Amino acid sequence: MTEVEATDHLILEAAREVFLKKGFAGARMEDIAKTAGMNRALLHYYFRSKRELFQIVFDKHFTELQSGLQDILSSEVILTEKIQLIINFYLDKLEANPDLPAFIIQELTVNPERLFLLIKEKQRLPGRTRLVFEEQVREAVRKGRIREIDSRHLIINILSLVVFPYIGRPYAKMFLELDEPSYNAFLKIRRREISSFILKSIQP
Amino acid sequence: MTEVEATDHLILEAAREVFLKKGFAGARMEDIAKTAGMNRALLHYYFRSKRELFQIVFDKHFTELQSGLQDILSSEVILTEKIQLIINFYLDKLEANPDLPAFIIQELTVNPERLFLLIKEKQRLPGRTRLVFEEQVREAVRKGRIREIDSRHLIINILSLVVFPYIGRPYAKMFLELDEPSYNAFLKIRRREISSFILKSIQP
DNA sequence: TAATTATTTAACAATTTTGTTAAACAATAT
DNA sequence: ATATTGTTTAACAAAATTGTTAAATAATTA
Repeated sequence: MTEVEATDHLILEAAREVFLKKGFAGARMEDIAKTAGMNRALLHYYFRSKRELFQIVFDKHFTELQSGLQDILSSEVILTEKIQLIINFYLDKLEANPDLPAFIIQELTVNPERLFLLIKEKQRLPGRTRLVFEEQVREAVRKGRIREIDSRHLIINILSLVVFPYIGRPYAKMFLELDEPSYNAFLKIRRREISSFILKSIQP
Repeated sequence: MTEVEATDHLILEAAREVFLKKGFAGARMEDIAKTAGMNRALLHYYFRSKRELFQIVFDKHFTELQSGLQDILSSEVILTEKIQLIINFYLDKLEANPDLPAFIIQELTVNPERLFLLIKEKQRLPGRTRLVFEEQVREAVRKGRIREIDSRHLIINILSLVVFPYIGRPYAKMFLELDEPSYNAFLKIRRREISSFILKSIQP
């Protein structure tokens, strides 16, 4: 890695940290610079503007999440295993980046058009891979391996159970009266809880 | 309602609309004024500052949600019915204010200290009411009416399934390839889906 | 070592946004 | 009808923030 690439990376890491915590409007270039251990001038020497920096960070994380999910959805494993894979994939990502969902959701709420641009760019519509999953669920229902359920609700249920405790962390912490380490421990245990919850709920 | 009260209300409604869409940092006093059909000068004639306006809006919504949930949790109805009540209470609130959870979560993420102030102020800790629910779940488990489950996971599961489709609306819409009306229809159907999902998952 | 490249400093311009003010005007109440 | 209160206009001050620039300095590379 050359120095330029190293600095590039340093800045993007700092930008990720600040944007994830504060969102676009709340983030300050000054904070990003300080987090990266430098000054604003150098930031602009490497990246034209706040917007550009933000888009790089956002697109990277979003695409990673999205393509990871699609890979799993379209993979050739049995349904229960696939559900496990989705849960584990997301929870691994979230343990590493707890603020990620709040960041993505906030930007998509303020700026929903971005989604369509991003998806067109990547030339990969969710539909195709979702249909594979849809068919798989229908077949499992037909064969009586799981109860009658709409695959769209199933996938949203999975995402909900996995993602909400991270998006809603401050609320949940308060409600359960747990401090940071206890809440993290709670989330660790929860990994198994989610699996059994989901699998139980789709039993025939 | 006097004129003053009417204008007060008008401004707070406008503030609610703009803050819910844009968050604190993203909201503009100019937007709030225009939404209320007036100008910035009058806004400041009624409310000292953006912060003050925001706090009123935030506190009102948060307290409403919180005390509503606590009333239900501590009420004297059987567990399955209580779960239904929670689901319906939240979904009703969310249908009326779809942006509410994103708004609350975003502010709590940026500004977690606020929670403690708010809760101290209201003199109503979540613990007490949560313990009622906790005991109720334990009893149901003991009597074999539901499977072994930690009440904390149960309540987080309920909140997840109910709230996530609203917080994650832009993402879910894209993923399911639904337009606004179709997604709203999906959410309507989902009300029943959530109940059966939860109840199924806690069967003995 | 000389030349090139990366980084800091410090000042500044431009923009955006919040908040204030005074004066004029409109509406309402006494 | 007059006094009070509510509202608009328009200008402005203050602050915060982004982005630029030139010159000095440090680090790397040829």
